[in-house]
Amino acid sequence: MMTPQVITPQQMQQILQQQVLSPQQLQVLLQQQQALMLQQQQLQEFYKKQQEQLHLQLLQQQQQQQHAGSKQSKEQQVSAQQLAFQQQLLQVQQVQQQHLLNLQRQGLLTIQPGQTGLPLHSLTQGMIPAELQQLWKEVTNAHVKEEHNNNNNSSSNNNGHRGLDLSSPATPKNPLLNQHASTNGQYMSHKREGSTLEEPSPNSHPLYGHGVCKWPGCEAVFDDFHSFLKHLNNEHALDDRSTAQCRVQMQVVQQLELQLAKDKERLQAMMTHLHVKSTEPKATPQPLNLVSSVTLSKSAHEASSPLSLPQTPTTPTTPLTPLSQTHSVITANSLHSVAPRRRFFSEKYNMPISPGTDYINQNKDFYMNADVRPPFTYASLIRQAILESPEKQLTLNEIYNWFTRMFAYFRRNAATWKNAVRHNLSLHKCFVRVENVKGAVWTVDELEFQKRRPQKISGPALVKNIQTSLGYGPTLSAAFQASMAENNIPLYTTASIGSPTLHSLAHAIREEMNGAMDHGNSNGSDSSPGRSPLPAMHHISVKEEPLDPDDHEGPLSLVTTANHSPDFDHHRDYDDDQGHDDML
DNA sequence: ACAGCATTAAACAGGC
DNA sequence: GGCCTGTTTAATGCTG
Repeated sequence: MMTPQVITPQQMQQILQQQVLSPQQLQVLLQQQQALMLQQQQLQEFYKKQQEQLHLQLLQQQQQQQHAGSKQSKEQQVSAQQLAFQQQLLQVQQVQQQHLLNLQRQGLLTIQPGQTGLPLHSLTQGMIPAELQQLWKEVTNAHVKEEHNNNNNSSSNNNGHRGLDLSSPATPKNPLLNQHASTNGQYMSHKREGSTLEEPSPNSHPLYGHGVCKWPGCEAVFDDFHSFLKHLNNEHALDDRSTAQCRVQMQVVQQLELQLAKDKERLQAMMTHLHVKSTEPKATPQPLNLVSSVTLSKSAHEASSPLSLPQTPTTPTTPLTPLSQTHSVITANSLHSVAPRRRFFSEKYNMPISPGTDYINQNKDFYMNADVRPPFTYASLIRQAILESPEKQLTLNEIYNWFTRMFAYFRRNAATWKNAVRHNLSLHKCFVRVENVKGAVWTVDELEFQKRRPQKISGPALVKNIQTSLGYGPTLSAAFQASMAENNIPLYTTASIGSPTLHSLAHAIREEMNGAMDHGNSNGSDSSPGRSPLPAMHHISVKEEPLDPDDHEGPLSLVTTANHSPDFDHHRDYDDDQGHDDML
C-alpha cells in the first residue's frame, strides 16, 4: 500500500514513536528539567537582586546629575553612569548566559560550562527581563542622543545598544533571518517547554508552563490556563513593547542557532580528532574524514601492526553520553540495545543493499567505530568485501577480517555473524567458491547477484523518488532534522547515525541507485534497485542486541575501537567465542 | 494468509 | 580431538 518511495508522515511518526527515549533517558531528562527549574528560580532571584541594584545605582546617579552643574561634568557622569550600568549589565549577562547555557543543555545540546566567548551582547538581549529593558530605556533614552553626537566612547557596547534598541520595532533588519528565527523561536520555545514531557494539549501553551507566564521578562503566576490566556491577551498584546520583545527573542533564537551550529562543528571536529587519534597506532596514513574519498584498500589494513592488541581498553561509556545527547550520534551504547534484531536493509524496497565504495568512504568512520549494525544484508556486505579486494576474491577468513575491520558491530558475537556469513556464502548462488593455490577463495557472480531480486517495485521511478527524497530534496532532511530537534533526542535512525552520516548514507544510497540505474550492464557494481533506508533505520532503532555478559570487547566506544589489524589479530581481538590463531 | 527473503541457530561432514 | 570451512535444514520475523 504505502509506497516506500518517500518517507511518509506516518512512517516518520512511527519511527519517532518507536525510537523515543528510553526510560532511562527520560529519567535523565526529567532530572535535568528539575535541576533546570531550580536554576531558573535561582536565576530569577538573582535577576531581581540585580535589578534592585540597578535601580539604586540609577537613583544615585540621577541625584548626582541633578547636583552637577556644568554640562561637561554631566557628560562625564553620563559616561560613568553608562559604564556602571554596563558593568551591571555584564554581570547580568553572565548570569543570563549561564541561564542560556542551561536552556541549551536542556533543549539542545551540552555546552561546556566553562565555555566562554559567546557573543554576550547579542546572546543576552532576549534574556533581559522586561524590567531591565525598561531600565535600559530609561538610561538610553535620556542620553542616547548625546551619546550619538558625542562619539560615544564605549564602543564595546555598541552592540548592546543596538541590540537593545527597542524603540524602533518596525525595522526588521533581516526579514529572512527574522522569519527564520521566528519559526525556530516558536519551535524552540516549544521544545523548552515541552521537551520533557509536556505534550501540547488544548490547555497548554508554549508560553505557559508550570503555572507561570513564560513571556520573556514576565513571570506572572496563574492558577489556571484561562487566566493565563487573559493575561497573555491583555499584557502581551500586539504593541510596540511586545513586538520589540519578540524581535529580541528572535535574535536570541538566532544566536542560539548559531551557537548550536558552532557546537556541532566543534563536536564534529572532536569526533574527527578522536577518530584520527584512535587510528594513529595503526599507521593509517589517511585521516579518517567522514567525507574522505580514500578508498579503503587492502594495503590499509595490511600495514597494520600485528601487535595491536585487541584488548581494547573497553571504556564502557555510559548509555547517555554527552555525545549521544548532544549530537544525535549513535554511540556504541546508545545503539547497542536498540539495534536491529534481524534484517538489515529490507530488500523489499529494492534498496541497493550493496554498500558501494562510496558508501564505505562516506560512512566507514562511523561504522568502524560505532557499534552500529550496518544497514545492509550479509550478502551485500560479503559482495562488497570481495569486490573491494584487489583480485576480487577473498578467502573466508579475509571476509571475516573485512567485516571486523570495517564494522565495529562485527567485532562482537563472532560466532553468530560468521555463521551467517558462511551461510550466505553457501546459500546464494552469487557467491562462487574457487579453488586457489592458497586454498579456496570466494568470488562474486554479479549476474547472479543482480538476479537475486527481480522485485516488483523496481525501476527508475522508485529510484527517482528515493533520490528526490534522500538526496535532492530538502524534504527528508528537513523533516528528519525537525523531528530530531523537536524530540530533542538522538534519533536512533538517521539521527543516531548522526546528521552527517544521514547525509552520507543518503548520499551513498543515492549513489547506489545511480549506479543501479546507470549500469545495468557493466560490472554491475550495483544494479540492484533501491530500497528505502527507512526500514533499515527502523531496524537499527529497534534491534535488541543481546549483550554478551562476557563480551570483553563490548560495545565500542568511539575512542576505544580504533582500527585493529584484523589480518593479524582480529581473531584474538574480535572473536569472543574462539581463539584460533591460524590467520592466513 | 501467503510467499519470499533475511537472519539466526544448529547439525553435520570433510580437512588440517 | 579441536578447530575451521562449507553445506544444509529449520525456525523466526518482516514485508508486500
